[in-house]
Amino acid sequence: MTFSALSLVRADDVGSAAERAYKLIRQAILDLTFLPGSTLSETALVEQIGVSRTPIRQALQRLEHEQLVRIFPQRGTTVAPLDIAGFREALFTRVALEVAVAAEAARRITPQQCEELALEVQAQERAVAQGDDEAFFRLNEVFHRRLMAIAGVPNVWSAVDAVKVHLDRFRAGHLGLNDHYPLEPVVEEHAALIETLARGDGDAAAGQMRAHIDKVAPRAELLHAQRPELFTWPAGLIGPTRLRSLPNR
Amino acid sequence: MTFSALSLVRADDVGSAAERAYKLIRQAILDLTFLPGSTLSETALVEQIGVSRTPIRQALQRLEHEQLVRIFPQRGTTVAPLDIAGFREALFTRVALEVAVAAEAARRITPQQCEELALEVQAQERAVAQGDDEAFFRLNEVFHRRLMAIAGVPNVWSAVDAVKVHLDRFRAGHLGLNDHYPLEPVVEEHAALIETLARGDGDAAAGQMRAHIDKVAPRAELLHAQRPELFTWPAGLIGPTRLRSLPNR
DNA sequence: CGCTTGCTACTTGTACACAAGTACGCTAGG
DNA sequence: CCTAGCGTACTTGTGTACAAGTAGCAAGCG
Repeated sequence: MTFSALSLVRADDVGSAAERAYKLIRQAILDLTFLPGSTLSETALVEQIGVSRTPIRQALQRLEHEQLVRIFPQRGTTVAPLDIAGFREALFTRVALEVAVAAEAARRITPQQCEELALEVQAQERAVAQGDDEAFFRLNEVFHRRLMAIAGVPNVWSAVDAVKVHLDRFRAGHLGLNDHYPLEPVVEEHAALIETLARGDGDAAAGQMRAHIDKVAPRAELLHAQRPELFTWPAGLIGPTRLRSLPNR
Repeated sequence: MTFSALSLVRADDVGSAAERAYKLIRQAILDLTFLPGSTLSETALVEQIGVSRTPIRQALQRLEHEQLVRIFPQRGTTVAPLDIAGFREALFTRVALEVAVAAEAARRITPQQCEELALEVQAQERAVAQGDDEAFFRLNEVFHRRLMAIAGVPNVWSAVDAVKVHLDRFRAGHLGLNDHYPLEPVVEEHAALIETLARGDGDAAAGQMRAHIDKVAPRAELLHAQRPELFTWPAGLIGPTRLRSLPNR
């Protein structure tokens, strides 16, 4: 009876109630089940997820620190609208980190690790050939995480993950449109990167990684042109501006 | 009667109770008032800060996401010990971001912005000349933040701030020792960086910034050698390993 | 003497009641 | 018809009682 609006959940009952609520709400925001700009009612989430307000509130506070929701005390909580400037800064951050990782990985990588990466790219090819985009994005994430492990800085992923959410929402926004993003070049770039890493050419690997990730840059303006309603607060709903009265008057 | 152990607080009564609790506990962890490895009792914090458990818990959860504390359900909460690997990864992250910012700032900076930066460096010189280290570190932070604003990515600072805490605790650990870190070279490097930025030489600015920040790298092993007790859980106290029974038996 | 077992005093996790403050609609008056 | 003012029904913030689980100790058994 619960989870009515939040479907397709894997392992509903692991972790604390707060952890479950966090993952459910976060996923719903990421795949645009909860539309940017819409209001999130704590009491409604209580009924949907089936826990009390305390873990719901923990989840919302955590999401606010990720800038996925905005909490207006005594007024309401909304899903943060998409933001082009935020996208650009998130992309800048991710590029800077992944480029540095690629350069360092080129210095440290071993032949055995090269073979392991090649196997992963083969798995990516299969996923793309089967049209399983979701599987590819999971494998893509594994690939980039492994690069960080090879570079000796596995926990840098958490910094990437913190900004990646602001890129992923743009990808989800494109999903409903019919401009399918071709994934074959992405896999090819992975393969090319591995060869450069194997040669130990850090500068070239850094350049390739930069071009590889920067490819998603045009998505921001593209989505803004096609679905501008995702970038603003709906009229009449709560937002950052005070609608009626000024305080203390 | 409150704030007994947490002194030197500026503006105790701004923001929500949760925000106050967060800043107080965080500062105490950063300046090693709360020693790494020690246990944090929620009820004790309630008495020290003067709010109920709810905002205290909000603060602790937030600190756990920053990896400054570790929460062991039904066992206790501890201040995270210092960690050399964590220091290295935090430094890697900060260098990657600041280097990218320096390169971008070199492309975008205007002559007027150069003059503003020069004025800030003069303020840094005065602080160092007066031996006011605390003021210098505040100005240093302002300087690096302004560079990000010039590069057009002001919010990248939040990513830097997320990892900077793990560098700052090492600085605080050195504070009690008598190996005073000379600050004059830091100011000189700032001045040299401005000139390179004014020339628009992005590659050189990136290199200077890398050298500038990487200077703190030796601190990790140095502090580990001098104060190893900050890097482990005190014997007998709660820690990540189960001391007695295995669960479900 | 060594081991098991139960008790006790803690810990964090959750639910709920209440407090403080805001937005919106109704109503009365001009 | 328009506007000012108030009241109601929401919102989030906080305090607190209780639930679930753990560590340590002490008593009792083999």
